[in-house]
Amino acid sequence: MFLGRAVERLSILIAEQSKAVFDDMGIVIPVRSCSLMTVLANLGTASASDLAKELGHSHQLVMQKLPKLLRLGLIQHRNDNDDARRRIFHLTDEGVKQLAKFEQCRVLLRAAYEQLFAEVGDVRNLIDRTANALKVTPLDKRINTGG
Amino acid sequence: MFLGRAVERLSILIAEQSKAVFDDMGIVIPVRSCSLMTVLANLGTASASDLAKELGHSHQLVMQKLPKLLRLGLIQHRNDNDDARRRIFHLTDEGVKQLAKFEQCRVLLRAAYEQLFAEVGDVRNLIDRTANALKVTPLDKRINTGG
DNA sequence: ATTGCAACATATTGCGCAATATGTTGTAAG
DNA sequence: CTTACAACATATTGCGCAATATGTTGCAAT
Repeated sequence: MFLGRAVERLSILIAEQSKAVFDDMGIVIPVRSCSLMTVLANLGTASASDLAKELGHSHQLVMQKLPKLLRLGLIQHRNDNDDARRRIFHLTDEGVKQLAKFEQCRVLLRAAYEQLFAEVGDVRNLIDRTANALKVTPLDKRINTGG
Repeated sequence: MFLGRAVERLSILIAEQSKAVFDDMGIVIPVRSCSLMTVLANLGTASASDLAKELGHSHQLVMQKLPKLLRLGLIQHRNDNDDARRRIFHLTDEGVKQLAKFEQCRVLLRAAYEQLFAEVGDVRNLIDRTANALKVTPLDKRINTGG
């Protein structure tokens, strides 16, 4: 219980502070859509499903992010001539510029996190190991078997 | 960036697994409303603002949780005769029963977390220290000053 | 050619945190 | 007594993750 709360608070804190950094640097990409933008840049053109596969998310989750990116003028789409089901997305010039800014920002953030980890410990690593441990042995099993 | 993702994933994972444990034990209290229920039990009767103060949250956030608890029959409310602004909430019998179940569950969960911490390390402590470090020196300052 | 299935896209709903605006009531200052 | 402010409650909106249902299109098997 209490671990959940603490983790959630930290998650919100990081999201807030990341947003503040983005604002300072003039980055309009939604914080939680950066990986989507990066993946799209690497793929060049991609459908929602392509992006979902690459990100390891559901295509629905990707679909929910796209309208905002379209509205921000960061991406565009066109229909696929070969496959009427697919809508092909790609970055706009503005999207490319924004992504370049983000890449600069990422370098700075990485350094900031290194500094943070040096200060308090390697949270990143411990969180990953915790998540893995919980995937291997979920809470309900930890309760039933008693250990 | 990547820390944020990892923390968020862990947060969702814990919420899911907590929900599963609750389901198994027949607890219908929403996972994120347990502290509210506990606080209300301790106070006996309380307004939304009382609860918010006690929880350290905004009263709006508390207000958003109350309708669901009412719908689940876990709490009731009545008007305050002395102060027409206030709506006084209290647990129902069902709410008391559910909270008792939750308290049993909490003991089990605590043990499960102790086991988890023994396995991977004291995540709880490290997360708290990380959050505190970020409150003292936010990400933007860590970027600007360079350390 | 039709039928059935898979892939893809979209819409809807629910949960949860957060911010903002509005309205109501109580109380204290003038 | 009226006016102004504080406390409280409510409503609305936005963001984000998740689950589910519904269409649509493509393709392969019959």
